[in-house]
Amino acid sequence: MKMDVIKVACATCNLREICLPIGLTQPDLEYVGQMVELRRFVERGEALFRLGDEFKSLFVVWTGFFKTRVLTEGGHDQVTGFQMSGELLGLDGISSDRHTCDAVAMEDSQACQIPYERLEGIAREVPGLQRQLHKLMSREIVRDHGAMLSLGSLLAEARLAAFLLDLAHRLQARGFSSSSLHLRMSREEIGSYLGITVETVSRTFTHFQQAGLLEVRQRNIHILDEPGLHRLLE
Amino acid sequence: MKMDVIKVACATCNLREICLPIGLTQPDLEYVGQMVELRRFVERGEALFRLGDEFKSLFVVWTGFFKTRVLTEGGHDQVTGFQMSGELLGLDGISSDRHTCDAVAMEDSQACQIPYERLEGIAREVPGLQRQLHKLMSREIVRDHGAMLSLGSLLAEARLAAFLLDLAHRLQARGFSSSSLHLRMSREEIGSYLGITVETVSRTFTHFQQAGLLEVRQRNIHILDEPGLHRLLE
DNA sequence: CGTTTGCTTGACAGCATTCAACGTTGGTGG
DNA sequence: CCACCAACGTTGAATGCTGTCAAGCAAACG
Repeated sequence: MKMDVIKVACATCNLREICLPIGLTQPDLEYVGQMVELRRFVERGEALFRLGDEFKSLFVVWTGFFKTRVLTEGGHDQVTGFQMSGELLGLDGISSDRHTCDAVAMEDSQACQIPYERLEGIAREVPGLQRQLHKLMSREIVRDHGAMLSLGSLLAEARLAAFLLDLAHRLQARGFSSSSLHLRMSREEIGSYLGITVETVSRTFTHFQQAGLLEVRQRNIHILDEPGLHRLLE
Repeated sequence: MKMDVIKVACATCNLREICLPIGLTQPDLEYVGQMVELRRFVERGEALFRLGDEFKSLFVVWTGFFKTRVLTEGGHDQVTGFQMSGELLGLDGISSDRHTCDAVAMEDSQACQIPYERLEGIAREVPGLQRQLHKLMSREIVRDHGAMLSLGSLLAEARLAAFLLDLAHRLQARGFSSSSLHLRMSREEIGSYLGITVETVSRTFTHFQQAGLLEVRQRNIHILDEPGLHRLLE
């Protein structure tokens, strides 16, 4: 495993408006920078942490793309999320001091490593950071509730539509086009996340294309009719 | 809506070993008690908070039983969890200052109301409380991942088995029998939580009974073969 | 005691899975 | 450069789990 490290300063990071320190004053930003121990390089396919690993740090995606997955006793597994720049990884570990899922890089990536005990200390000194940490944990909970709703009460078409709209929305927040997106994950990973099989994912993409909602070329998706996708959620 | 209030002291509460202040020293316990503003009575069927309500406080179930549910734009809804004594409600509201789900009492209940800003302040002064708050938020995330796994990759029988085992486990942690449980929720609510219909819930209960795994008398469930239920998860 | 609500059971239809075959892409080595 | 291979993706046919619709029963309530 490749594991170079470099020094990090939140105050000059181009993610500071989307990341943990969002909304902090300049002096606080300077101070809070010390929470980041290092920035880890993770090659495609490598894990940032694995189920059962001791929990010591949270991570923020700096560049690249990750997925998290959980495992059943019976050998089933399921993708529980995809994380892009500025998003937090590792919150699952706080509850039991061990990670309860794998976090795997889907392309060569970099993540800021934030020792949890250090973060706790700084959060006690900087209320704005404490608030933002809680907001991000809460957002994760809200996101998971949305996923549960999707898994529990939507048909395959609606799940995929909701997935694509969510992805487009998050990419847009990062300055990318919201209508043209490149999927970093395979059909199998999409299916795992949505609780459907690869075949159904593939068929549904074909349906969407035939209905004029999308243009699909391998992993490049062009959204032609966003309102049409939205209507599928009703 | 009935809304009596009474004064609360964590230091003498019989839930202190299961609730937010778990693990605190006696002096900390005394101090932390001030985080609780009041204890709210909520009648069966009433909501502690609703989707869209302004977020001001977290709640801890003191007596009784709650469910949370989210709503889609299209009118679907889904139960996202059942909460019993010592469990936290309202974490969803932190991220956007508004609640994103309903919390409804399933029987006459009482919940300690903890103003979030006050909690933030005390958590900065008492590291043990800060740690425990984070642990509870993390536990909620892990719980939700488990629910996603269940919804996404298990058959109806396995979902119901996992649900019953989880319930039995939590009741055991509160000093109740782990083999004999009284369900506070309807078949419909179970189905909503598990992403299956009432009819399937009912049929599955019948199957379990015929297989000698359970004895079912209305909402009273007697678990006859716990290992057998566990095997369904493989 | 009648009404309402919740629960169970049956028959049938449908969406998604499973199993299988085939096409495409990208990397490797001859 | 091309053959080959492995991984990924698409499509088809058949099976099956679960949903839907409908009826009947039990329990709770006023």
